[in-house]
Amino acid sequence: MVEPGAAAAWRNAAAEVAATSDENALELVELFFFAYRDFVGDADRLLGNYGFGRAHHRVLHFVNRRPGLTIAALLDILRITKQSLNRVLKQLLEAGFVEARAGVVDRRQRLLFPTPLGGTLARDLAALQSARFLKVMEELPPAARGAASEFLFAMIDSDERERVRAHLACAKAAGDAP
Amino acid sequence: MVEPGAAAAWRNAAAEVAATSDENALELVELFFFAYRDFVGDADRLLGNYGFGRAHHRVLHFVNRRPGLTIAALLDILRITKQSLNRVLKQLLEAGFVEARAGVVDRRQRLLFPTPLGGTLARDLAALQSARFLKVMEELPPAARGAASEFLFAMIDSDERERVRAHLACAKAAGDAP
DNA sequence: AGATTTATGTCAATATAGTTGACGTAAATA
DNA sequence: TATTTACGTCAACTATATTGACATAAATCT
Repeated sequence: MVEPGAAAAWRNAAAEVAATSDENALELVELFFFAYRDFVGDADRLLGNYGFGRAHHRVLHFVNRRPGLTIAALLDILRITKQSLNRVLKQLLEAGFVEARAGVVDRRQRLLFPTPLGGTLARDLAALQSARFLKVMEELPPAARGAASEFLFAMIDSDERERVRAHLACAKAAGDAP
Repeated sequence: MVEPGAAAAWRNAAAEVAATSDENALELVELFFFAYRDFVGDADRLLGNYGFGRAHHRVLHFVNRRPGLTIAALLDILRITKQSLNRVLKQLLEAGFVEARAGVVDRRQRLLFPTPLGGTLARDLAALQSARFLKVMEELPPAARGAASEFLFAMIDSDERERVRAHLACAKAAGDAP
């Protein structure tokens, strides 16, 4: 039980709360809060340089990850109203970080693409957040690494998982080509 | 590779993104976003019944988990300004969900406690969010359960982990007594 | 061809949650 | 006594979201 070193110490603390009791579930609730709090903080400084906020970040991120995304698909991902999306999207379009082209099969749709400028910012932001995950994966014992992503996937509403999985597959395919 | 069943399918998908490459870190970023999006959604309906929002939830949660919390400690946890805290805290005080007592050792401090009413709501809200974790833990292979909390802990800023660990220990102690 | 639905844009009002800045007060401390 | 600390408060502002109503062009149905 008494291992030396801070890393071992917090690992003990973490393992201690892993059991499936109510009390320990509560501790996971708090860990999730703190983890997300720090996670989203990473990108904020960089965004401030461009006069953008987190809402712009989310839009830019998903447009960059899934070029050709429609408005409807983006609304579905973000779970906000079109009026709310429109404000930040308009700013991203006007500032030249995102561009919209009429859909080829359905010309009512506006397909969203990152501009080179937008792609660069999206990658810079993504690098910040990826860095946290890469560091975490290094810190974690190899056996726990797959578990982390299984855990996150299981945290998603069960009726949403298929959609998320499709999104990830689509983003991966988009990332392979260019 | 070809296992039957949806559970096996998404487990494969999750395991696939677990490697420590940049591309896969990006997928973890998105999984984290989706997981948190669904996680915070759970409590919103219940909060609406009381005319409260997420800000109230966070305050009530931490006051309930750590009775006798000072304003300064709460500000440190939430990372917001005192003006922003004051608005929601005042509402919780006036509505009788939280009460403040002058500190005994330092009478400038206001120690925050949940009222019976506040404690009940806090537990109802916590039950909703705990339920998600308990369900996830059931879905996950036992070996992955400890890994989930290790992962969340590792996602916290390293210079914040000691504080969070102290907070968890304190909350646990507070939860044991009553 | 005409009617309807769909995808999207937009105007307006409002709510919630946060910010910065300035100032006040009571209690602890040097 | 002077200063610092813990907290409260007024004001103006920003960011992000909401609901509701209405507009338009393109696709689709009958």
